[in-house]
Amino acid sequence: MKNNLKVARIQVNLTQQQLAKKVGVTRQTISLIEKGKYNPTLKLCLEICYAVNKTLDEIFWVDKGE
Amino acid sequence: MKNNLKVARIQVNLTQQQLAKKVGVTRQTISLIEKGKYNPTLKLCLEICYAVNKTLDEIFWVDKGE
DNA sequence: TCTGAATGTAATTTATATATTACATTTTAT
DNA sequence: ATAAAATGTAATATATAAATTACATTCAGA
Repeated sequence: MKNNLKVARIQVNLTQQQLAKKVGVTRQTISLIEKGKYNPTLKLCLEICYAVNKTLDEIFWVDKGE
Repeated sequence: MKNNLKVARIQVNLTQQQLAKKVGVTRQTISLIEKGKYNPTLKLCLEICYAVNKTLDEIFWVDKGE
């Protein structure tokens, strides 16, 4: 479950803590998502995208098989 | 939680049943997602995208506020 | 028509995303 | 160097995605 969240988050200058607050989850959830150890829900993915100004494809898309 | 799954599924000529089998969930789960009454996980979203040959943005993106 | 396939949906159960608390490690600035 | 901030991660609890079973409704073809 790899993704580009960490880079995008840093681009908009947010700590995990700040992003977590913005999207309404805990810091741990953000940390685990960045580490690829979580399978977040669509709603959370969307809220994260809004917070870092990216689309789903830009942050969460992974090609089949990879 | 609106999305474009129903249209995309029909474009590739799959019934809910067939799509469900392809992505490894039950027909009910597909039905509820199409109806916008579910908040699927990212992994399932991705598998659905692979099955209907679309990207996350094409099927599941919704603009902030809408 | 009518018959079966496709779909909508409800109740209950099970699996897992997320919260909470807590502590350790790593970074960063002083 | 050191202290604080940021991050990684574990254990347990809670909320909810998804399964299961079941039945009703819609729709296309014979």
